[in-house]
Amino acid sequence: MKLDSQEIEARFRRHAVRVTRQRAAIYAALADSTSHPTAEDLYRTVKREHPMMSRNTVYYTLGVLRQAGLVQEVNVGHEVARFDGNVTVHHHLICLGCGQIVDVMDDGLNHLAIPSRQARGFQVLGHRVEFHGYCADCQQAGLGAMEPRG
Amino acid sequence: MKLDSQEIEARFRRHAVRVTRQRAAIYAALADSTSHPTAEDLYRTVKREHPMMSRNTVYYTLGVLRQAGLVQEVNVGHEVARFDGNVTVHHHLICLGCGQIVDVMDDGLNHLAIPSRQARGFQVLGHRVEFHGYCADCQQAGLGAMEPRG
DNA sequence: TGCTATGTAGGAATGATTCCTGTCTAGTGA
DNA sequence: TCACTAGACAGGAATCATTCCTACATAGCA
Repeated sequence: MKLDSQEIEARFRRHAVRVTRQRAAIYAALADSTSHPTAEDLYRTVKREHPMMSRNTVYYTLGVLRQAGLVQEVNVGHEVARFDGNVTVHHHLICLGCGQIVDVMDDGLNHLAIPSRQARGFQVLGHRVEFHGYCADCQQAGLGAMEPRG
Repeated sequence: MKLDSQEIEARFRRHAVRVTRQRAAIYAALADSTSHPTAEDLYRTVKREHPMMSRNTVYYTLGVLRQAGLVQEVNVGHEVARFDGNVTVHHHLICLGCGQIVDVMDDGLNHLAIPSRQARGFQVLGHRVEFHGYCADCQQAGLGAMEPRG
């Protein structure tokens, strides 16, 4: 979703995040994207308007935003880290073919529990569900048409 | 669980994995461990009995075993990869304090579905659930006693 | 406007993982 | 038992996302 700079500034202040042009640009790029971009993706996008932008600043800023709760990190397998401007509780659907990640919002999935006998004194704070499969395009391309799980 | 070399050999053959001493040692170390060791952990363990063992061989072997379906890779956040000799469908409970990973087996968790309107033509093959929280020890150490989620 | 804590840029460092290459060996057929 | 060969192993180099270091710049406050 396109955010104007006023809204971005307001969110930063609400989360006690110091406002700078670089941060606003990085956050805007992330909020604007429906995919789940990597730090490198964001770096390339932001560099177009801020040629001096350093890769380092992108990593540092993502760290700050994540700690402030404005950004979520999504890790799939051992791939590079991806980021998500959607910080509401949600889950992910991941294509094993092309790697795309789709957000899944479902209240039912938000209320899973561990059988207490297995909880072993853990204080459970949250959970996330990751669905794996093949997207429509990858199925058409012949991937994933085989039997579910080898 | 302790596996004898006969059982290991049998499993390898069943999965068309060539039997070598190194592989058997790596697989035995993994099956013997209740934690979810990293490649480095396994390397150090196995090196005690096989001083010539190369780190490379551990990675290569874990790749082979994973492809054969004898081993599962568990990734938590952006930490180093961990491995699991338990290849039945199961889920994980992760301590945010000490990083320990506990297996969770529950049939209910094995039957989650995405609301079809969100599935967008995906062919879903499986899913995994990751619970996050603090283990009993970390709670006692003062971690995690605060409110769930900031 | 000036001060100072904090942010930024750029380059170096780190470290898990992968790649490369020469040597070795498990498994097979004779 | 022996020789052959595809595949496995060891060791070192390479990769590459991420983090660390440091000097300079600037947001936000007084």
